[in-house]
Amino acid sequence: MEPLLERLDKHDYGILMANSKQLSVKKGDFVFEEGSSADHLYFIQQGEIRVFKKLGSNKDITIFSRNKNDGFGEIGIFSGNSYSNSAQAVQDSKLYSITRQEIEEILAQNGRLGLHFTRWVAENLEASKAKIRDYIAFGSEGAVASVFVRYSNTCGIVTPEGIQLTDPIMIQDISKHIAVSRETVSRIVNKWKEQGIIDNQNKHFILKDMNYFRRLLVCEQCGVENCAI
Amino acid sequence: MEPLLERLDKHDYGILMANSKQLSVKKGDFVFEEGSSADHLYFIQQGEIRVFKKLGSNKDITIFSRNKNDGFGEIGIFSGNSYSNSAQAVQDSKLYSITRQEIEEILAQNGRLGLHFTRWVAENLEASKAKIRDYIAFGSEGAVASVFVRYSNTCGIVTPEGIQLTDPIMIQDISKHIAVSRETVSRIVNKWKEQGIIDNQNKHFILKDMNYFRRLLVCEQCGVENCAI
DNA sequence: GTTGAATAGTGATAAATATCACAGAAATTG
DNA sequence: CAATTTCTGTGATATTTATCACTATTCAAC
Repeated sequence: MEPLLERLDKHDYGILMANSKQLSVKKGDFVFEEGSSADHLYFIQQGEIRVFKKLGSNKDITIFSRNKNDGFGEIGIFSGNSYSNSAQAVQDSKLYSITRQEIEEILAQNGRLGLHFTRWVAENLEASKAKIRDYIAFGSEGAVASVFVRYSNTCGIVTPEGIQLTDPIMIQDISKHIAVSRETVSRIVNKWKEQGIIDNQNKHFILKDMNYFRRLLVCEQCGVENCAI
Repeated sequence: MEPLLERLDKHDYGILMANSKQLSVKKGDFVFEEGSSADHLYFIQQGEIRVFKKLGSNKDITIFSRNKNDGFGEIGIFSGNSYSNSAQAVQDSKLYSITRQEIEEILAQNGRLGLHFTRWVAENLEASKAKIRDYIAFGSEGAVASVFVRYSNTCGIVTPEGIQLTDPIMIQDISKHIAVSRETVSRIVNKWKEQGIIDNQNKHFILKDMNYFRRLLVCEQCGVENCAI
């Protein structure tokens, strides 16, 4: 899925930036927390932000993680008065923020820009629904496969041995995307390693048999175009 | 969640309708099917449409069902080139359709209308993410409770005995919303009946103890404002 | 490099849920 | 209203997944 800011032409990009303030956050800092008033939409100039929902008792699920040139805060800004999830910096990040009032005024004035926003949110909606399908229809293995496929679409590069994932991935991260226990994810991943479907050096994964995943998830019969993490 | 068309003022509503064509569908008819080219966005004048995703082997999950004055087809129109799900009439329905090109032109011209669309999609995205949370965090019981809460928000009326759901609901319907087996849903619902938490006469349910559901789903600590089916 | 903190792997067990195979109720249809 | 068809309930069983308790490995900081 294309990051929000990369969809825009210079003019529209300029309008957004002209009305935004820059801020920096350190790794681990919260940009906003669940329940707080939804006042700003954010853009990522540099870094990575994880948006997640708490589940009580030290657990949480990842709603999505967003990277350079993407935005976040749309759940909140466009869907109610308060954020229903929390946003935390995965790495030191540079952000721009724009107030709810300003972005609403800009979008009301500029339909073309608004259409990009509608598409951006709609693609995320499609991805969210597809994630439910994968998890529900094909059990934990399907869920883990789904995460790998989504990573391959966002940070995969083709190599002779297979799709190399450029971002470091921990078993725990996968677990939080799909709320399958860490132990179960670990067992599934190791089984696939033995079968030669994937390989890894610690956090660096290579997907050696994408067809295995596509068959498992019956991708041919699935029209989803936005299968992103 | 407010149906799309009810958010619009007369002027904007008029623009949409002036560019739409009316069509009627019979109960059971498909409006579009998964994989087909995403050419139209639809509005419901009368009736009910279920949007669902096939899971192979006669199974499917409900993505959402939409009623009078709402729209559907946004996953497809705004998120890619083909529909990634199917839409089927639950009852005989009267619809309006507008082509992709026309709605895009209208939204590009009319930012205020576009902002309503962005909000509409964003609210659905929030609801989708919240559904994942309920299902994942609180098991099958949480999932079923979540469906009842969502129904109560869309078709519940307050009575002395509790929240009466005006739409008829089958165990099977619940099962398809959350992809928990029909038998498991049946067992959960019957347990709650014994405990006096809900009651029903066939398809007509009354939620006698909403607090039970709210506690189960820890609603107080959840900022989601769009908990709709 | 050593050390302490994160992260991952693994066996045993418990819990949740699906599946299967029917019987019984309710709804629909001619 | 009789006959189908659709929907629901229920026991038995199998499967999946979580949880617990612990060891091993990797990472990060001094």
